[in-house]
Amino acid sequence: MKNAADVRRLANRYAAQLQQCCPHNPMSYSIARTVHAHMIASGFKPRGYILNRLIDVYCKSSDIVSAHHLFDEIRQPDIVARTTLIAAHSFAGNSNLAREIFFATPLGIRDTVCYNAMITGYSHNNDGFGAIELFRDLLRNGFRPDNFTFTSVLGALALIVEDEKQCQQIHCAVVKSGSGFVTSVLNALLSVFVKCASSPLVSSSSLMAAARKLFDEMTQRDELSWTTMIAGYVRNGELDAARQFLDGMTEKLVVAWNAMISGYVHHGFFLEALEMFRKMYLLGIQWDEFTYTSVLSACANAGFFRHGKQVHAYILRTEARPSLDFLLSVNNALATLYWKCGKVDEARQVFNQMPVKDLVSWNAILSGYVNAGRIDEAKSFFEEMPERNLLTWTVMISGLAQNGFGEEGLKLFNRMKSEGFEPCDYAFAGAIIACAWLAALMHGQQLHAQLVRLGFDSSLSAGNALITMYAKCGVVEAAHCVFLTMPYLDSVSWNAMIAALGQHGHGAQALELFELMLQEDILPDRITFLTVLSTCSHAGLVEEGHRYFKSMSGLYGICPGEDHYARMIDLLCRAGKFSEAKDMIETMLVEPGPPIWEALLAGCRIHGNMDLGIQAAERLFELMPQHDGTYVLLSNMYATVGRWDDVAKVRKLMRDKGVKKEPGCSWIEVENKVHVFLVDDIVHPEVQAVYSYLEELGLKMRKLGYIPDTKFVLHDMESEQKEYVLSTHSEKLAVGFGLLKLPLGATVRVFKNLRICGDCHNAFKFMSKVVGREIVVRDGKRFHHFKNGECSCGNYW
DNA sequence: GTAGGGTTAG
Repeated sequence: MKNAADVRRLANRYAAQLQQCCPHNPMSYSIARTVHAHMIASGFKPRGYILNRLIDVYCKSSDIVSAHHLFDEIRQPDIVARTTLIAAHSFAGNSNLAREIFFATPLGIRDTVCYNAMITGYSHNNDGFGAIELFRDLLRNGFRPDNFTFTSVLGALALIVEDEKQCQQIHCAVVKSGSGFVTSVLNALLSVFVKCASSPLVSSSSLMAAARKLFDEMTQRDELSWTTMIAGYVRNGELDAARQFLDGMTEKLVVAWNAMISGYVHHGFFLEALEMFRKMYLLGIQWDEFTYTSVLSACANAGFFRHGKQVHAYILRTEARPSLDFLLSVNNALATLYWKCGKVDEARQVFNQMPVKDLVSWNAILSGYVNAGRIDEAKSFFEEMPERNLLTWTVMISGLAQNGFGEEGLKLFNRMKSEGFEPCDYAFAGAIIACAWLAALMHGQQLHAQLVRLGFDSSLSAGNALITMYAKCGVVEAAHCVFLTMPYLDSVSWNAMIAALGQHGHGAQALELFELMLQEDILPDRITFLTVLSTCSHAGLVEEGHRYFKSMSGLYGICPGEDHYARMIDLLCRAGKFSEAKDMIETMLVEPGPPIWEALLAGCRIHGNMDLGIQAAERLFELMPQHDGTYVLLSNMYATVGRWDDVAKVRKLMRDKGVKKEPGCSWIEVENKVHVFLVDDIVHPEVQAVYSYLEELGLKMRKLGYIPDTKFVLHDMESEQKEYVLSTHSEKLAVGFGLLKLPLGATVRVFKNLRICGDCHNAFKFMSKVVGREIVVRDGKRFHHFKNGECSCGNYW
């Protein structure tokens, strides 16, 4: 046991040590941790100044969790401890926690400072009206507002101000309050003008001019005044004006440079951002953590991996390392750099070494796993997360949806709601894409209805997802309807709509839409060209394909990637132009990989070009020996010409290498329920009725001239047996079920995981004529609309 | 003044 003198001596020592902690001391956080650990070990109970100091250092080092923990241990925290934590939570965006502490504080011990902290909290949470309400409460209770109060109230007003008139009224009120000469208050007033200028409803140039006038009239300007102006120009997209402002400054302020760099990054001028970063070095302006985070972000978004890595190396070398090393923002930017450049494991390493992590850090790693398609790791990481926000959920939902886990995606969407998160439009987009994968049209329609009810119907992300969903569910008209009614369109919307038309066999309309996109001055990107080339290929438009392919690099400066070449090879081979295709493979600038050989092989199969097909298959066996598609295509090719020995060889090769063919299955939605059929299905409860219905239908079809085409049966067997095998294909069963169960005359929409079989394709043409109904089949590649004996693909698929 | 999301093709 220690006596009172010992305790006093200890207290003095701790107080002195904690006094060394200040914002400029990079060791503050580790000093505080060490001192704290010592207190615990010696049984010392911190109180008063020492306690508040500890809380303060933890807060300033972004370790609010430790700060809050300490706070909870105090029986009656004083107003300083309360205010520190309110401010920290406010700053970190945890306005709920800030409010909890504030409203638990008795009126008797409140002061202006704690009101100020809470008003800022509301502002940080984008709740301008809440902030103003609290300001009224402060006045009602007789507290005197100070300059800090005015500053934070102005911050809140900046969120809700609507037009120039209101800005001028606020200006008058500031002058009347007597604080019209205080720099910090005027800076806040500047930001009211500047933020209002970025509202789409006002004339930004006029408000920026008013801001400029205010700035020119200020007798004293500080870093923030300059930065606010530069940031204002940046926000309003006037990058050149911002740059002029910056270049006109005599003093070289880091903050101002940072604002400019972040503006460049935000508007996608990554090279300019890097250039400024270099220039700072030459001018001797010290980089700070904001410079680093912005530049790392530029590298991440532009994919400048090597530059980013150099910056990381520099951070590790520099004398500033101890402080930068544990800075949350820098580490988050680093983790983001790595995952966006496809290096999840490196991102994870950064994450593991971070002394303090926040939701941003966790979300970054989650995005990394999702983006890399490492869904299992993403799932377990998601479950490990100490807390989640809206973003976490949307990343995980769309990650599942994108990677083919549609059902799990939808389940997670529901779980998100049950855990109290109101889905935003991005979350809806994820769930809608899940429906697209599942071809769950009714579910997708229900989500669409909810979207309209919640007022998200003008959302770009949700709209784009809806276009895709309707297109993938086979209702291209509905997709078009969404496209036409969206208030804003971006290149993604155009790409999605062009792709939808192309997949459904409306090649001419797809290209028309593409031309319209160009007329509207929307710049096509690499995805647009992928879509356009696919469309040309589906529609057999060789000339057009060539022309668009040339214009891609010639007119739009987009360097064709392997996937673009693959589309061209596809286009040429389908049209039977094998020598042109070979020429292209030999002269292209990228090394031909799997997509190229797959396109070649598929084309060879259609035209029975055995020699070239075998060459392509051999390359594919080398490059991806475990891929089932190659074996299937090759054995298909042999089967078509009756080389059953070779078919057997391929099958044996497949067995020896342990490659399994993905089983074919088809599904159809009837009365909001998805019914799945496998080949020769015996599992579905009503399959017997389907078999007899199909048999009956078969007789009528034969009368119109349908003959089962047995060359699509890959095994060598008696022809009667072959006909039986054909009649049990999963797509036939699903279509038969649809014809039996759906209301008379309704379009039958069936989905298949693999490509449609040639005999089924032929059979559905006859079927559509016999029953006088439209049959739509989505296979692994595209859509087929069978109507009155014809298919929209023109038998070219 | 700084860091993290979604939609398109295959």
